[in-house]
Amino acid sequence: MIAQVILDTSSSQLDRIFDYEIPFLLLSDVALGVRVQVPFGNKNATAKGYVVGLREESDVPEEKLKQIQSVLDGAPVFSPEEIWLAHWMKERYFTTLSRALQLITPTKENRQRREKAFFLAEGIDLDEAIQGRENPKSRRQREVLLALQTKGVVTRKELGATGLSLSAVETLTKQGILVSRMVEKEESIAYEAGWEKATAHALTKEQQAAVTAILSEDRRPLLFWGVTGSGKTEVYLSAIETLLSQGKTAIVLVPEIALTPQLFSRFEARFGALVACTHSRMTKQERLLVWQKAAAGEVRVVIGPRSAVFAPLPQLGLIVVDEAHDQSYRSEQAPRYDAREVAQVWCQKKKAKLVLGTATPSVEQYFLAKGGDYGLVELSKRIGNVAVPRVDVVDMAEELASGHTLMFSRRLLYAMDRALKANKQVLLFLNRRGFSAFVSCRKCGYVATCDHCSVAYTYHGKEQNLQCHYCGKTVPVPTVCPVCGSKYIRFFGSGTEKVEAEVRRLFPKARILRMDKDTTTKKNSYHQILSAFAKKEADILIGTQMIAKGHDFADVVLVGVLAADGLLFEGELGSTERAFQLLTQVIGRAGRKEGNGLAVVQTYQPRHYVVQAAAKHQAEAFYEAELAARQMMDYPPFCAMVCVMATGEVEERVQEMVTAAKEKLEQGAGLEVLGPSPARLRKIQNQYRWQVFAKGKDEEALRSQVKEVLKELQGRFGGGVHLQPIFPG
DNA sequence: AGCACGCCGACT
DNA sequence: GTCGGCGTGCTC
Repeated sequence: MIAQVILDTSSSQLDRIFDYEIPFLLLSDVALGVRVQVPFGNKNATAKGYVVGLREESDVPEEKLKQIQSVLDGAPVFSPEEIWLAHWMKERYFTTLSRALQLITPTKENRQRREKAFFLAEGIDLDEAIQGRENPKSRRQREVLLALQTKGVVTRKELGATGLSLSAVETLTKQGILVSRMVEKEESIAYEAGWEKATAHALTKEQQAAVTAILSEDRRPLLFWGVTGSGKTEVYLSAIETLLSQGKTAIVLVPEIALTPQLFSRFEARFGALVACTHSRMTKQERLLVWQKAAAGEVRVVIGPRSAVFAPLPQLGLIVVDEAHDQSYRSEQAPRYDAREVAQVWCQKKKAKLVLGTATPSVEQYFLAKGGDYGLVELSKRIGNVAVPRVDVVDMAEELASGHTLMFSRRLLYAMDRALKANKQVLLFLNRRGFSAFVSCRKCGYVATCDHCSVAYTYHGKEQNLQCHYCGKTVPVPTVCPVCGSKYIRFFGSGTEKVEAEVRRLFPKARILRMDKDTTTKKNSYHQILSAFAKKEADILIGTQMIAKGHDFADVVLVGVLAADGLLFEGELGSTERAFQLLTQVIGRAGRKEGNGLAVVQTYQPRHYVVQAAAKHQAEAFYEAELAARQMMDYPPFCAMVCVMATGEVEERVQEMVTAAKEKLEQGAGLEVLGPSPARLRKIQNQYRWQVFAKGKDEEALRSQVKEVLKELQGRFGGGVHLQPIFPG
C-alpha cells in the first residue's frame, strides 16, 4: 500500500504529494488524515507530514520509494472532508496544502501540562471576604474575589488576560483566604458550574420569522439584516436551541474584538457547559482542548473569531456570522482567508445553514441577497419598539461662514451640555485613519479627487504632491480651491488627543475617556476602557472606529460624529461602503434603551448620499445609489477585481516586481490592468508596498492569471520581495 | 526549506 | 592543484 503524504512545511516548492510505502506493521494505523513521520531528503532527515490519500500503487519508480517511519497522535487529525476543504483553501487563497491544513487543526505537539490555580480556602465565606474589602486600598483583592465568585477558580496564566493582580492573589493566599494547587490545564478552563439558566425572552413576530427562516429547508446562505438594537442575538439563541434539541451543533463567529466575552456570557446563560469560546489570547493548547471537546460532542456550540470556523463539530447544523460586514473576518496575513467564504463552502459541504447577521451588510451581500443568491430576512424594529435615534446633520462650511471656528458645532455643544446636565453619557467619534492625508477646502468642503478613479488624492509630504493610490496619477497641491477660489485649502490634522484637550477646556467638569491606538496598546486596556464607560465611570468617551461597534451602552443618549468627511474620502476603493457602515453603526449607539437618542453628524458634505442615507436611516437608498455608481464605473460586484501587491525592503526591487506583475497580468485575456502605484501606506515596518489592479468580467479567468503571475514571479525574484493578491470585499 | 552538485575565480 | 562562493535542481 502507498500513502500520499503532504509534508508539514510552508515552502511552496515542497507543496506536493510524496508517495511513501506503508510498512506491514503500520498498515492498520495509517489512515486518511493521520500525521506521520517520514524520512526525507538525501540525509533521510525525519519530517512530519499528513496522509491525504491512499493508493494501491505509485507512479514513482520503486527504488525511490521510502517507508513511513511512524504514525503520530494515534488517530486521524483530519476528516476526508477537512482535507477537501484544505484543497479548496489552497486554490482559493494561493497557499500551500500544509498551511491550509495547519489552519484547520491545531496540532497536539506538547503533552498536557499542569499549571498553578487559586481556589477559595475551606471555611472562608466569600461574600464576607468581599464585603470586608470596601476600602479602596484593597480594591485589587476585591477584584480577585469578585472574579472568583463567578468563576470559582483563577489560574496564574489568566491573571494577565483578566487584568487581575498577581500580588493581590498572593496577599490573599498569605492571608489564608485562597489556596493554590497545581491542576491539569483542562480543569482550569473547564466550565465551572454555577450559572443560572436564563429563560428565553418572548420573541417578537419579526424575530420569530427570522428563526423560522434560519431553520427552514432553504439551503441558500441567509442574509439576516437587523437594524442596530433589534435583538439579533435572541434570534441566534432561539434557533440554536431548536437545533440542539435535534442533535445538531452550531458555530457562532464574532469579529476579532473584545465582544466575544459579552456574547459568550449570553450563550452560556442559556446553554451552560454545551458552549465553549475561543479567542486570540488562547494558547494552542487551550484551543486544542476546545477542539477535542467539540469533536467528542461534549461541547456543541463554539463561539469565536474567524478561526472558530474550523471547529470540528459533528452534525453541524448552523454557522452564524455575527456582524457579517466586519473586515476582521478576513485574515490580514497570508493565507488571507475569509472566514465568511470558508463558512459558506463548509456549510454547503456539511449541509448546514449559513446565517450572515448584520445591521449594515456589505454592498456585495446586499447585491447577492437582492439577486436571490442569498435568502433575506429582516428585523426592522428595535427591541421594545424603541425609536431609532434622531440625526442632525451640521454643515460645517456654514458653521465656519457664520464665524464659528471650533471643531464642535453649536448644535453639538448644546446637545452635549444637555446630555451631561441630565447625567447621561456622550460618545464622540472621530475617524483618524487617513485623516491628515486628504486635502480639502475649509470654506466649501471641496476634496481633491482623481478624475479617473473617483477616489480622493492622498497627500504625500515627502514629494509635496497629491497621488492617486488607484491609478498612480500625481498632481501638485492646489493653492486655491478650484471650486470656490478660497485660499483655505487644508490638510485635515486634528486627532483624538486634540479633541480630548478641547473637550476638557469646554467641559472642565466632565469625566472623559479616550480610546484609540495610543491608549489601547497595553493588554486589556481596550476592555478596561469600555467596561469603565459601561459602568458610568466617565461621561464622555472619545474614540476612533473601535467605539463604533457592538457595545450596548444603555445611558448613551448623544453621539457626535466630528468629521464625517474623514470617512468619505479615505482614498481607497470601497471607502463609501465602509463610511456608510461606520456611520450607521455609530449612530446606532445612541438611545438604545429609552429611544431618546440623538446623533449630530458634522460634515462639509451635508448632501453626500452616504451622509443623507445614514442620517435618514434609508439603507436601501444608499445601497441602490452605491450599486448604480459601481455599475457605471465598472467596479465589483459588476466585475472581478484584484489588487496585486509587491512588498520588500528595497523599493527598486519592489517596483521591478510589480511592473513585471503588471506585464504578466496584461497577458490575461480580457483583463484591464491599472497602476502600478504605491499602496496607501507606502512603507510599513521597512517594507515598501506597491500595487497594481486588474479587473475583468470572468472571475475564474482572473484568478487563474493571478496564479500564473504568482508562480512565475515568485520564482524569478526569489526572496527579498513578495507578491500577494488581495481580492476586494 | 535544506542539501548536493558543479562551475568558476583565487590562492597556497 | 585545492578551496569555497553561490546558482541550479531535487527531495517519494
